[in-house]
Amino acid sequence: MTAPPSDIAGGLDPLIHESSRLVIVSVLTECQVADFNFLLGTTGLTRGNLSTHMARLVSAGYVEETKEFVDRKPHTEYRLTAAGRAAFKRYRQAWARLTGRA
Amino acid sequence: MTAPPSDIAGGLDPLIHESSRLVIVSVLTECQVADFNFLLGTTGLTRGNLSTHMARLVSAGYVEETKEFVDRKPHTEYRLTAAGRAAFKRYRQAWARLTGRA
DNA sequence: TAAACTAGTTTGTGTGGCAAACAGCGTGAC
DNA sequence: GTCACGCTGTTTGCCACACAAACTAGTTTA
Repeated sequence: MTAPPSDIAGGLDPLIHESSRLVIVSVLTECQVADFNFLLGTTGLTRGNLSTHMARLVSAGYVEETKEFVDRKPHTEYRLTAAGRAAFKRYRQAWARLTGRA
Repeated sequence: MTAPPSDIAGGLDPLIHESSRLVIVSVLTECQVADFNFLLGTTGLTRGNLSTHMARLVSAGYVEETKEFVDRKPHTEYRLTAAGRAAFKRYRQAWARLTGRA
């Protein structure tokens, strides 16, 4: 049995599916923790974009951020929450089912 | 060796990555041929959306459309082109690499 | 002939991704 | 001290695009 038609792409959580955020979440899955500059380098995004994408992921509860001062300079670290990991897992399953690599 | 940073998500052809079109392309991969109404049912899209998505895929050269009259009514069929199949293959590889399921 | 149906297409609107401009803070030159 | 510059992010303005509603073109039913 398959999902109702209207729901076929519904499993693809759009928050994760968007390319930039997919990169971010994949990186965070491997790294456990990553700071802003590291993500800046690995994703190739501009500061502005990275900032807004992170804000979205945080407000969705997928990512947790810790802001502190290091060497008297601001420093932000991100890590996936349990919800974020679960959402990513569901996303990958949905994608695989959808594209026939189930 | 990995792709240059700015290009990390670049392998995810946005034309295919968008959820609705990902469904469409996946369906066409399995079906070889599908008509408008069939896609309407399997994707759960509205006529308008399906129409514009198909137009995009056609103008990108990923899908080929044949329009004819059946029982005096218009009837449109779609099938993937070789380019479309190749693009989908690349997309799946890029996605797998990206999400660490390489 | 008029209403209703089928098969799509075009149009209008809102969301959201993107880069550029901006802001806050610290450090060094003068 | 204050002015310029760099570092770390945030806010703003624009543009593309996904979505649904309105529309077109032709057919069947009454």
